[in-house]
Amino acid sequence: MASYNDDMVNVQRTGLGELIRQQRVAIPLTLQELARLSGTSPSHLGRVERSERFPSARILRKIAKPLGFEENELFTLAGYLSPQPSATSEAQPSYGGGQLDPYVSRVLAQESVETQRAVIGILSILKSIAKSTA
Amino acid sequence: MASYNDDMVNVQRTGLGELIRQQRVAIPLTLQELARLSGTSPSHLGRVERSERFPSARILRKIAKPLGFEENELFTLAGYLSPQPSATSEAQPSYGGGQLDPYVSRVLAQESVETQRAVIGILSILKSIAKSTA
DNA sequence: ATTGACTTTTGCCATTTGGCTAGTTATAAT
DNA sequence: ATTATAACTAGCCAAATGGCAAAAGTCAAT
Repeated sequence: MASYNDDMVNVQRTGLGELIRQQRVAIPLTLQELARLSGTSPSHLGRVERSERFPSARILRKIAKPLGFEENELFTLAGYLSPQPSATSEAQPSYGGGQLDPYVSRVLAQESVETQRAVIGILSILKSIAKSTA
Repeated sequence: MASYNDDMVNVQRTGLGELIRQQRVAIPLTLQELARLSGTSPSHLGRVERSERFPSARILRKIAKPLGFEENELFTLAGYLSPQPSATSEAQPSYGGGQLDPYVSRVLAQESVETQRAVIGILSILKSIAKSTA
């Protein structure tokens, strides 16, 4: 039978599980909480997170909201949907110099603006420390 | 195990297979032609069309284009995707909570992705500390 | 150290999916 | 009518999904 890397884009093989786990612990949720929220089982979700099992569309759909994902996002990451045709393509304005990692963007966006600013404040402090000890 | 009518919207039960067949014959294509075009098997497609089997997301994705469907359409019809919120249109933002402050976004975007991720990693640590000392 | 309460992982198994290979049923053409 | 030929269907089986229950880890508090 066709394994998932079959002909799908397979972002997952290189990290869908990890992404899901990151998101879950970042929220934070335990496996059973997520399982309960999504109407699935913790054991399966655990295996999904460490990439022992590949989640079906049904499972992805169920865990999307509790994790704060857009269904589309997960489907695309899983290779079930081809990369958003044109819309969504490059998320936000895509700011200046580099680009902002979508995952990072999403996580941060859930914080209050004060927290967001505090975060980059801390970052700049760390950078100045790093610089002075160089 | 959860059968597909589980908690999915299940348009299919009342006709996804039929719809696919209608579309296929309308084109017109034979089962084997469609199978070849989509890299699947005729027998399976046949069963899908007469609703003996329910197509996985992988199969839906493969047959979408040959049938002239948008992937989204089929996924929605199959109940894999919830009815298009308003038209995929709203696309981007997505983030549940709030919005990403433009200034924050701009500053962070200048950093490497590793740094970006490290930053939110630190944030999550701080949050868990805050939570535990609450 | 040990108990106790959680969280995650493993073992096991029922259910499904989907492909291959034969059958069966149309559709023509002689 | 009788073969051909093409389309569909059915039998079978390997692989994978996902849930339940029990076994490991974790970690705080005693």
